[in-house]
Amino acid sequence: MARRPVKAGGPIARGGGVALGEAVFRSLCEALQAGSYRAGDRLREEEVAQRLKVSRTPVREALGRLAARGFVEPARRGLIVRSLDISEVLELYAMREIMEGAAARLAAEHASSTEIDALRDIEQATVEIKEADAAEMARLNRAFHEAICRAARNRYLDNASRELQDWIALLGPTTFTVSGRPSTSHDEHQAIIAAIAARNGDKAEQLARAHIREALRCRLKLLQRQ
Amino acid sequence: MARRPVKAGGPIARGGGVALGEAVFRSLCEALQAGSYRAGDRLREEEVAQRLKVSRTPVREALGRLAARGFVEPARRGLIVRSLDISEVLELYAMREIMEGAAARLAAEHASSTEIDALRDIEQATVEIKEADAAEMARLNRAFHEAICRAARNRYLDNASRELQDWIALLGPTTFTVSGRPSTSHDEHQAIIAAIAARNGDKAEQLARAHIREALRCRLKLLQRQ
DNA sequence: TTGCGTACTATTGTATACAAAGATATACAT
DNA sequence: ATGTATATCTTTGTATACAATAGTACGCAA
Repeated sequence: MARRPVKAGGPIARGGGVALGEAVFRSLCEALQAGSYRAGDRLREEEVAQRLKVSRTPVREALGRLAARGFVEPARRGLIVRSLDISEVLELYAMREIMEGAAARLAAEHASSTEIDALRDIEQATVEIKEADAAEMARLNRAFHEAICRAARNRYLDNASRELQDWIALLGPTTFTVSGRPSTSHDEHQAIIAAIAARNGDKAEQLARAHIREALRCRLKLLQRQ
Repeated sequence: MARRPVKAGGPIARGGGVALGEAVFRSLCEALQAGSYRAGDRLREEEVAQRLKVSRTPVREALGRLAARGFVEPARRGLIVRSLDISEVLELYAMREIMEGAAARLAAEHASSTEIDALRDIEQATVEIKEADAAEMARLNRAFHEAICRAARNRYLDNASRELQDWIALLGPTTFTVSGRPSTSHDEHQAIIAAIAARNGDKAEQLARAHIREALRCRLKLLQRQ
């Protein structure tokens, strides 16, 4: 097997007010989302510990948290990075449709005018960056969905959405790398904001759900390329 | 302070094919749900370790998982058991309404006839136990909701529902201790099953949501007693 | 050659020792 | 009496050593 070098970062910053276990956890999350570890890769405690220049103890803690979330799973020996097959991707987006729909409806009920303005600002920012910058688009997109979840005033919904977002990140390239997607996504966001501003919960939910279905279409295109 | 004795069980079973960290985690979960530890109680690693006759290492692992889920939270020193104020209870049930509604709709689409029969069997069992047995009612109720989630064919929905269920368990006495609730709950369940059997997703969702709202009414009664 | 058993080794699981941080108590000054 | 500085002590965070277990390779026999 062609032992692809694991290029995830070197030693970890120590004593920055944050415990090593936490730092290792973040480092591994980043590595996972950056694709430094890929689906099916094996993770050994000692290997991670040596790379980050810490002992196995905080590494075990971090891996435990990763395993609890399901991002890695126990294998014959140690842990392997979880991979999502097509049916799981469909379920994941189905779940997002439920959550984002509910969040948009609740946001239409509860969002303050300040929060609605913040949504508009985020979308304004997306037209001011160059279309090709998919990473920045993805960042603003996350900000948009998080802002809606916050406006929904339900911390369980917020947590669940955040976790789904983490799973999406595990899929690798974002749907904004599909040509034309940044623009259509922006239009859909605008429509959702308008419905929320009009306090039309039904419409906000319907639009948010359609938005996620469009995202799934792009995701499936992306998966077929691979 | 009147140092209520912590009566959570003694030493843990060792070597039963399950790692100590896992065993400690389960033990603490049970203790939490049984009310042996109450909201606001402090958890010290050493104390738990001595009681269960293990070292701090597996205890830390278990506490880490508990903290990741939010059941305990870091305090000035160590961890304290999380307590839910009234607004969180409302958010919790609002989230359940979303999830159970979605699950019922999807179950109406995907449930096999075998699964629908299984739902009927569970409800049949509830009429065969004596009304006063709230614990058994609660067990069957969980089985009912889990069966619907499974029938919905979405593992993210299933996981999220299970987590909400764990939060509910943290609230202590179940809504079945409210007089008359076992009976009305049964009726509501029957209606949900009928809608699922009729493949009427809209109605199944609407009924499931109403069911959770009724459960919330009982929960609020229960909270007012305290 | 193939199947099985056994030794070995890689890796995780647990305990313990030690370091660091932070709370609490005490003494002293005002 | 009250506030502040400092010492002490409790508790968590990290490293390391050791135990247990599961995979792998090797040898031997059929």
